[in-house]
Amino acid sequence: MPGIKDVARLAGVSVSTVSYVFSGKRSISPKTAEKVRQAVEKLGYIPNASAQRLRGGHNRIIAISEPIRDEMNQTQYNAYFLETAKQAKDAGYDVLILTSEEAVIDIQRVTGSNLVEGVILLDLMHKDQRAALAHLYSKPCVAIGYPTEHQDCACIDLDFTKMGQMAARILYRLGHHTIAFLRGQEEDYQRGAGYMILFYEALLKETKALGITLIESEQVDHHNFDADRFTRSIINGPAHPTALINQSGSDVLNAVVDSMQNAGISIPDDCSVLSCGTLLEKEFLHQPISEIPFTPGKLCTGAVSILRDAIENKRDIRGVVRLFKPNLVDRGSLANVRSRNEGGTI
Amino acid sequence: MPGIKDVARLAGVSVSTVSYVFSGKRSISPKTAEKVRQAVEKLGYIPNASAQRLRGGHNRIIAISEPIRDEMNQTQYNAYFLETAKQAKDAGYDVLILTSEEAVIDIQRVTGSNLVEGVILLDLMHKDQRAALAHLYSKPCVAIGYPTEHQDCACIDLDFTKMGQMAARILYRLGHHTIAFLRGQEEDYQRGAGYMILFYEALLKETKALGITLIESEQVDHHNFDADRFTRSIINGPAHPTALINQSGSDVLNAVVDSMQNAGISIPDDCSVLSCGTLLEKEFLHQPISEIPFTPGKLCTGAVSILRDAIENKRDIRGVVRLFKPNLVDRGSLANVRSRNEGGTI
DNA sequence: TTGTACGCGTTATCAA
DNA sequence: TTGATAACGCGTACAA
Repeated sequence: MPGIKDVARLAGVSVSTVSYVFSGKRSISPKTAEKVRQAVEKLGYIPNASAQRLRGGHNRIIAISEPIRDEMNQTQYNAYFLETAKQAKDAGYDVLILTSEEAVIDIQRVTGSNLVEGVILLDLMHKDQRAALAHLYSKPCVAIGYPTEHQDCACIDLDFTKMGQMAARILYRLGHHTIAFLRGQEEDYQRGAGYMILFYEALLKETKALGITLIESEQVDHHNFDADRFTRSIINGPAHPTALINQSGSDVLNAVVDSMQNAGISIPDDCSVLSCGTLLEKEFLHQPISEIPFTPGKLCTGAVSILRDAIENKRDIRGVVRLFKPNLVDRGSLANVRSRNEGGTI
Repeated sequence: MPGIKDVARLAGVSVSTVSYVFSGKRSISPKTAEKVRQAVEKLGYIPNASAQRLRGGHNRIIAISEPIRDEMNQTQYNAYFLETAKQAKDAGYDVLILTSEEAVIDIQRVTGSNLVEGVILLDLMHKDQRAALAHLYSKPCVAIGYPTEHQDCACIDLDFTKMGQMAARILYRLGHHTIAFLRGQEEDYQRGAGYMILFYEALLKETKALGITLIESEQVDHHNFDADRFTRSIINGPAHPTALINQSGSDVLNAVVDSMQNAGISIPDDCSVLSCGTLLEKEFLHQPISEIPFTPGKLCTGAVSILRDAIENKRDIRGVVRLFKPNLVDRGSLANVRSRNEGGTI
């Protein structure tokens, strides 16, 4: 663990010269620069991060807050976490990961002690302490999500309210006036996952406004989901929905799709299917399903970019909200409505 | 961002007194201690991490190295990562996550700059650069895995060689002399995932020694796996294996189990099934399958404990190897062999 | 173009 | 029991 003094001694220059070779903040003669470079190489010198930071420079570390609950949607967690980590890395930042459930305390600690230069919040609840108490953090904070209280942090998310409207309108325009809704994991609503609630409320409101009859599934526990029962009682039930909106993951959706196929219900001829706020992997789908998907890449890129703006340009990002318009990915599972038992194609 | 001086001024004491109140390394009069505590509270003082570290104290940060490749077993990744993070957190350490594929450079940087006090390597290859070049790191390093070159880091893992032997012997003792083997993801062998290779080689060797005929599956691509074909050609094939050893994940295994059921093959009556080096979740299994599972909890606890020993007690852990004996979890899918078409229970 | 010296916030040593 | 001060390694204002 050689220090800058060792390098200076070996190169036969002063410590400040070595420092300036690294920072490039003043001109150095090529000869001197080369001597220093060789000494650095030879000693394997790496600047001491603590000293740099203490002196007031940037340390290029950000924290990602992702409280780990026992039951959580790990696949989804992963997509956002990995994407954020990748973006941070590409921007030259290291990532400190905070998994404690006492997230606010941890964030206070790592920002207050100057350990990190900023924070990104993942997996936000509708009412999220971490966002609501952002004024306690001494460093900028970006939430990937759209919690109710966000005066002191920036928020970036898909517009799930708009997504709810879109889902209703897309199907309405195709002539669907009776629509089944397959709820997401019940636990997720319970714990207050923000996007699920926003989508659900917007869907309720818009279907009502359009005069659509929305038939809701029972509570869904994906460990123990009876797809046949769902298909029998909802899709094949007395209300005769002509379309299905799904908010569950691909395992539950696949089971329903299989079950529909077994029941002789063809997609989209007999029933259109639209998945919303999901991230379906094509390879895992038993049938291609049209989707208004999550866009982790876009959100995480945006989040890191906002945070960098705050860190590197000292921009005040408190209260900034950036909502992306959701996009429909058409995979052919949507069609105009037609009465049942008509037979043939459109 | 108040400093120790601000606290000292407000409390009317010297900075060293404040410092000692925090460290508890010398006795402080209750009255003074209380004054300091109040000042700390009032100012929201948090010690500057960089300054502490610069002065020579511990900073209680470790790095977890987990190079993110495009194709990886995310579920498994998660189990180890989350468990390690949890253990570290419980031991009072923060975790810096290194996901770059240029892992060696990153580890050199974060150890050399004193940013972290130690490193844990996850997802090790059979021949792993990160372990082979551990002498380049200026801080202790623990691999959760058992790579070939490990002179300069500690290794902790399940004993996959023993696991291979166990699998062969368990089935041999039950009278199985013709055994099918369902390979894991081909990509994983290709990229050299250490444990899969060790297990596979040991299995080959032990079955050979015991005179067991091992019938291998074709290469497995779990995105595109034809379970019926596997069942037809292997389980129901001319060689008539009486047992199946699985190294694939639960999705592939489930497909095979279903396919066997459809083919009228009953587990374990017609065919015993043993899954090795997997982490099957009971809820996701279509039938309970006996297993010699991964033990992320045990390994990660051990890894953090070894690393702490190195950091906190300055123990030299280079070259230390700790291999756990694998354990069979019996879920009833193993039985004594009997000739086919015998009918009835044992 | 280069060197000297100060200060960042903390802790340990020494003195009171 | 408490206070003053040197030192950690680095970056930069200032001097040369």
